[in-house]
Amino acid sequence: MDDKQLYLSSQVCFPLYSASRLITKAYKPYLDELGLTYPQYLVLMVLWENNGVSVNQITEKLGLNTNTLSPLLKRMEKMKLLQRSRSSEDERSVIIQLTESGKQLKLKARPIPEKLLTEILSDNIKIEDVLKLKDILNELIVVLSNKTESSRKI
Amino acid sequence: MDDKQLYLSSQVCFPLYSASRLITKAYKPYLDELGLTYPQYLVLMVLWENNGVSVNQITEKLGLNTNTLSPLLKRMEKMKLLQRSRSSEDERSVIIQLTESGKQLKLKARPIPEKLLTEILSDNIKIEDVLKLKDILNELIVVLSNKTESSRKI
DNA sequence: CACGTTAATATCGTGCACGATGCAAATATA
DNA sequence: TATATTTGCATCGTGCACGATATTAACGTG
Repeated sequence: MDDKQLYLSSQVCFPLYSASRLITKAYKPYLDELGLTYPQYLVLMVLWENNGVSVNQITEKLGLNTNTLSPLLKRMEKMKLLQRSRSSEDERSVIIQLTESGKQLKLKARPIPEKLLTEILSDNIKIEDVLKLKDILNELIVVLSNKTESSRKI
Repeated sequence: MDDKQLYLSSQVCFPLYSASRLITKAYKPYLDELGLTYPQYLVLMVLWENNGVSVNQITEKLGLNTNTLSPLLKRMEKMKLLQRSRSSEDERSVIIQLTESGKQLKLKARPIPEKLLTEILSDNIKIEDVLKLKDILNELIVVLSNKTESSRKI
């Protein structure tokens, strides 16, 4: 038995970690123009699709906890992108509403995904590869999030 | 023209970001036993393969900058996993040497990749999928790191 | 050999991630 | 209806990531 398994090159996890950081870096120039970080952009995507959701609903969509989102949303409120307010039905819930400028950003953000895709596509990466990548990653997410879910129940 | 592209579900980048965090979380119970974080584990993998390399060589292997690695290596030195010393040939370089306990950890870490793989494999994710995933990610990394390289030259 | 440039690290500031903990509102249970 | 439990969110502490900047050593050019 050798220990090839401990080589960086033979792991799946390192490429995943590395690619994720590189993608965020690739987004940066476009998001800089909007004055956003990548996680802030994710929050906006949730809100553009469904304005007026609770913090809890955002945590579920993004898989982030409130200890990450609370300060992030506070910063975004300070940036006048959104407003936080207690729900009247359930005083524990905080509802996140986009401001006008938060809504406006959607127009500026619209071309970003397309631009990123063209950066990625090349001789060695075709659109089928990107779609295949997405499929496998989504399966992986299902498996791994079920894992942490079931361990929570114990 | 619609804006489906701005839906979380249609992006590749979000699954990548999400899966990366979930994988790190999956590692956590095993790394906790060794008292390591995931980036620290990555540094050790580099050193197990090539002890006595410079900080610069580690940055290249992991794609991390010195502003991330310097404090990380300091913490690892404090944990008695490695030693930092100036190179005698080039006084600018800092050479990283594993301590005995740093070397010993390799034995404890050996079974981890296997364990993680079995956690991932399931009805919907076969070994071919994992290999395919790795291949596409590595191509993606090549494309994206060339990108940032060429933009540096400008 | 002086001196400008490059290269290898380090430091600083900011923004995530996330485990642990706290707190108040809602809900369940006795 | 008291009380225990759960739920939704916030706060705190630590460790990455990373842009910007500083520092010192090596190198190149006149």
